[in-house]
Amino acid sequence: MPELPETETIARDLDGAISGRKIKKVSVRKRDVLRGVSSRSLAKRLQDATIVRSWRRAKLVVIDLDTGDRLVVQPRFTGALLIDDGNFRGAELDYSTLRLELDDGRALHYADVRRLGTVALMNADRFAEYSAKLGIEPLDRSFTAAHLSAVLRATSQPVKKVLMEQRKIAGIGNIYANEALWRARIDPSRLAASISVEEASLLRESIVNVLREAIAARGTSFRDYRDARGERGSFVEKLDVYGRGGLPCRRCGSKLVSTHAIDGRSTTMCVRCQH
DNA sequence: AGGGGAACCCGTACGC
DNA sequence: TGCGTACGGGTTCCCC
Repeated sequence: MPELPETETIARDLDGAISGRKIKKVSVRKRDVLRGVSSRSLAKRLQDATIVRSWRRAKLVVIDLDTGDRLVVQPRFTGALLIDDGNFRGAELDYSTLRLELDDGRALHYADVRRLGTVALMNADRFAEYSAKLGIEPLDRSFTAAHLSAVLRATSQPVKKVLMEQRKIAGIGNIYANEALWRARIDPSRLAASISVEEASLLRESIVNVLREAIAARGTSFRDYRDARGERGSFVEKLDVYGRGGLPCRRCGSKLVSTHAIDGRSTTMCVRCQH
């Protein structure tokens, strides 16, 4: 499930691998992943466009084209951007929904088993409008303790839910929300407005550190996530709480508890360490 | 306005 | 064993 670190890994890989390449041919195999653009229009606007760069915003991979259009990919759970340089042999491309043939013989695929992921093509204005609705990037300098504290105070929701709200803070999903709260020793069910400035400062640090460490490990492959080469990220070995319900807390040894009661999503925490 | 709930999709897990 | 069904999961959209 690509969150910020996984999406960042994909975008960096693509940036190094396909910048400067021209798109020679576009094939849409499953049109239901497309948003706001028809197969025909997508093919027309991508044909002969040159890829300028690839980068990340929130949990989106953004591929800038020399035409001014941006290809905006949201992998959700099972989506993957895969570069086929002729080495894929097995089932890697079974779930390809979109194939962009490049001028050097390679092809960029958007593959997605469950197809809850989406692919959109936006012009500059449309992208600006869309991006403006997303919250602050947690790895930006402007994501200060004061900023986080203000976000938390302005809502009546539990803190964990707020961390995952893309309109408030962009890029954090269930895995990293769980991890950051454990690191900051904060109970995920606590009302965000009750978090003190000191706690917000520690939480900000925990968020930034866990995201940076996960990027360094090329992300968390809990189930489906694969990078642009089809490989897994190794941060799953470093997770302290997510997926570790019933196992001992790495800090105090007491048994970690899993619940769905907070936001309908699976939350794992240490009831002894997190208050 | 802000929050709750449905829809999107299909592999996997589970029940009969 | 084989079939049918419920479930999960992030975001968007609709409705209250």
